[in-house]
Amino acid sequence: MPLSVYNTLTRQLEPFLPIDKNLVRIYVCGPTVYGDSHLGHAKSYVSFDVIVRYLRFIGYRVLYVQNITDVGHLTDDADEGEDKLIREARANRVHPMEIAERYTRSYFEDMDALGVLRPDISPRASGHSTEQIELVKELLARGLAYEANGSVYFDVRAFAGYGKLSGRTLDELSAGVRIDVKSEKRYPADFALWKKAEPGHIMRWPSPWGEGFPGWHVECSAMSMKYLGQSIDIHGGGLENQFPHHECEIAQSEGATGKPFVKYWLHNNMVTVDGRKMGKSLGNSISLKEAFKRWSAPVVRFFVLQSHYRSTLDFSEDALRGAAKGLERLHTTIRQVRERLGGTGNAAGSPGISPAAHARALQESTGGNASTGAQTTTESTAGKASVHPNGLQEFGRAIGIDLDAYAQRFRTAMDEDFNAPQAIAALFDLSREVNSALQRESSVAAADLQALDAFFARHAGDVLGILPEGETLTSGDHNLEQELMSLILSLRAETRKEKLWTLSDKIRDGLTQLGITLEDKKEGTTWKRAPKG
RNA sequence: GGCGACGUACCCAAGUGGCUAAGGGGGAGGUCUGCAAAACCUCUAUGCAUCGGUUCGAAUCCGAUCGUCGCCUCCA
Repeated sequence: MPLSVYNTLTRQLEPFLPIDKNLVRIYVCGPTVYGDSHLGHAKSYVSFDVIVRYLRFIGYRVLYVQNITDVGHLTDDADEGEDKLIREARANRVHPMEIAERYTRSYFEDMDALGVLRPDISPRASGHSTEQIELVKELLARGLAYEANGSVYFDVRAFAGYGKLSGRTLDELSAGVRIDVKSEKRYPADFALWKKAEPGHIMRWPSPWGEGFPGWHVECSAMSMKYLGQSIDIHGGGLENQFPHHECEIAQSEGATGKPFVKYWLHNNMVTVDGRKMGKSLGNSISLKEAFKRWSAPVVRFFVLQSHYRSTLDFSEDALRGAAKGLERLHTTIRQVRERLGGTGNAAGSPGISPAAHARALQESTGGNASTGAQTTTESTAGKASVHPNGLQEFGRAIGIDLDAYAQRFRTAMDEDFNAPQAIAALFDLSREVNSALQRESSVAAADLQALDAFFARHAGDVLGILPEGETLTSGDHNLEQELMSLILSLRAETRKEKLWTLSDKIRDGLTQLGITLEDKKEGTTWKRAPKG
């Protein structure tokens, strides 16, 4: 079953066929780095992370570009508007680029914690003024823009396709636009490509029209075309960017090249708090750094993936707590498989986020749909797993469980516009079957365990990025902590042997206080760190 | 005002024409266990905002009503 994606441009689900058979060019609007990232950023970038991971999983080579907006945007519509970064810089009495740098690092820090793979290229808007100026010049040369008093505006009436993404007409737009008495614009819906820098404006670049700075939308057009070419496969971003940002990008790009800018427009929905959009200006935004104090980053990631990227996701304490429990349930199964596999606790190699795991040979499919490149087996996929002729891995059966049926279910879900919630549901069902089987079977063939481990490594790990990681230390790891724990556990085992329940319970309660959970099982006692949330 | 979404159990959330309405959390009962935890088993929406309509058949399509939200201004 081929991959289908919901294209905002056509408002329907379409088969995904990239321009180049095996290569997917994707551009996602990045953050404006004037503040810490919040849960909304997590939803957006985790969503696109999984989209990119899945495209790689089914065999595509993916080139992923995501900008860093460090030039800032105007806070207001008109000329009096003050650059966000500059306002922030003035408040803190530092250079705007210092602010931008600080929050750029903060952004990547948060994204790394969330297991979001770094984009292949993260271009800064401030470093691409030349490209942006060139684009503006081209638009002027083509008669789609005009200069007014040191600024340049896009003439929307000269571009026939304006409004095709957001479904608006110029009449509707001009009706909604505020009347600006002092406007230099010829038409209310025209938008700035280049703005003249007023005295005191710190971020400025020389241009053919005098000193100034790029307009609101040019950066994405310029950088997308520079690194991915004039026509790309996917352009992603938050729903709120559909208009005007993306609409303007189309106008600028297609106006300048005469070619289609983007084949598939993908938009993720918003995070809400108590049913309302989370936003800085609304004063209800929750920064990721705050959130991570309360819930671990993997829990936040998992929470995001439990709803579809095109649905709103309502944030609440209860919902996060539920997600934490659910993720723990999945992790318990995976850890159990690993422990049975050899007690290393890390049988899948570097779990979760391993870019190396994505290195795989590209191979043409016979059916003309390029979604079936061959994949190299990672170390974790030894054992029973093998590579299927069509390129997707086979897992066979393990302890009576039809892993291929689960793999199929997982892929069917993801093939339908990246339905991660359904894919996760399949993992939960598998998890129950595995728990059940492991409980039943005291000895399981290593090959079966390896197949299970490989299955989780590929699907929960490579695609969804929700495998348990090093920080969740368990009885499998070796270090001083481990040594001490085994000492405590052996002492406690003696108290239990002597039926000194009060004492053994005291030990367990004490460890609970320290954030360590004990589990007394038939085979012995295991321990783990209690998860956050 | 214009444009566009959404309303599924106590909570989160899939499903968009056809088997018994996914999955997670919570709750109830049970198995295991010294107890607890984890795990497993059973139960927890004759109904998908409401009312009409189309259809052999609708949570899913159409219309109306009520409610919530988003975009139209920087915003993931």
